[in-house]
Amino acid sequence: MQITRQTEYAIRTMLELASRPRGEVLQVKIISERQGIPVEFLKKTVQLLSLAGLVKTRRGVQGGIMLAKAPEDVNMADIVKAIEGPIAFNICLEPGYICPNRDICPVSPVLARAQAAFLQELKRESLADLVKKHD
Amino acid sequence: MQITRQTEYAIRTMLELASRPRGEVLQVKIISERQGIPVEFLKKTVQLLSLAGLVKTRRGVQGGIMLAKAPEDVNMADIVKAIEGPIAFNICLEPGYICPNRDICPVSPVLARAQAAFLQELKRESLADLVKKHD
DNA sequence: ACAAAGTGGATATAATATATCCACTATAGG
DNA sequence: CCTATAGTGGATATATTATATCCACTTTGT
Ligand code: SF4
Ligand code: SF4
Repeated sequence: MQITRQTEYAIRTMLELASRPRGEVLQVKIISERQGIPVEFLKKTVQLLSLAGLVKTRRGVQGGIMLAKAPEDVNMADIVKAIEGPIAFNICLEPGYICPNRDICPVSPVLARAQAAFLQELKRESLADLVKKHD
Repeated sequence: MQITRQTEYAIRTMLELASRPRGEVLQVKIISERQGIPVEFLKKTVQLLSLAGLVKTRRGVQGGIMLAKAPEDVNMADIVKAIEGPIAFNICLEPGYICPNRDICPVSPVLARAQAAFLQELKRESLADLVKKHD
């Protein structure tokens, strides 16, 4: 019932990027130092963000990463999902899982609603909102 | 980012109890059979429910467990908390944990709000509500 | 006395989260 | 072209947590 450490790393990374002039490239190593995140682990994390289309990367000398979208167009739910995959507060809410008592089970819908409420709160917060608060 | 299996066991156990005439004692073994839950594991789960004051237990012959309160007075959040302890969607929301950047961190409040939204949805659903839907 | 049923501690097993290692590929710049 | 740099990707290690089992004990109705 907790976001993973990696998810927070991802959020802080996105914040770090968003606090910079648009289009600026930042090296993963620099982010790891500034945020106190193990660099090798952060690399993996960035790959997930990249796969989700939240950051663009550039290899080689002068490389690094940058936001793929404007901070206004990225919300917290996007980032959490990028790292944790589809959110499912219970096994039966995972895509593809079929529970035999699904039809008669009163628990599943309640969890689904609670989960929706959670996600909606995250969706309401854009990266830009967060950066603003930070200042 | 998921409730544990044990938490669902607890919820289903409470539902099982609530679907009975008030005050009736049910044996853990029976519940485990009817719900397909490993009995030894369910015993531990019941102890947590008991500790949280959600069920009353009686030992020995003709013993078993029963609801400690009316189904109307128990909500889903109560049960989840009974098993998982205080809910904290991130480490900094755990009671007692102090994060050095807490004061300037814009992430923490967002997660706190999302968590509150989640809990509120669970609070809105009483055990009685769920049993009703089941029928 | 005896069997039933919850209590509690110890342990085993599996799954997941976190972290590290290292070989590889792409790229800017000399 | 060479080289240092920086992301890519696979394999592995370690720690933590979730799930499950074992068993000795206590309580209690008959
Ligand atoms: S029993 Fe209900 S809550 Fe549990 S997995 Fe099946 S549908 Fe979901
Ligand atoms: S950095 Fe922010 S979100 Fe992360 S633990 Fe500290 S307060 Fe919480």
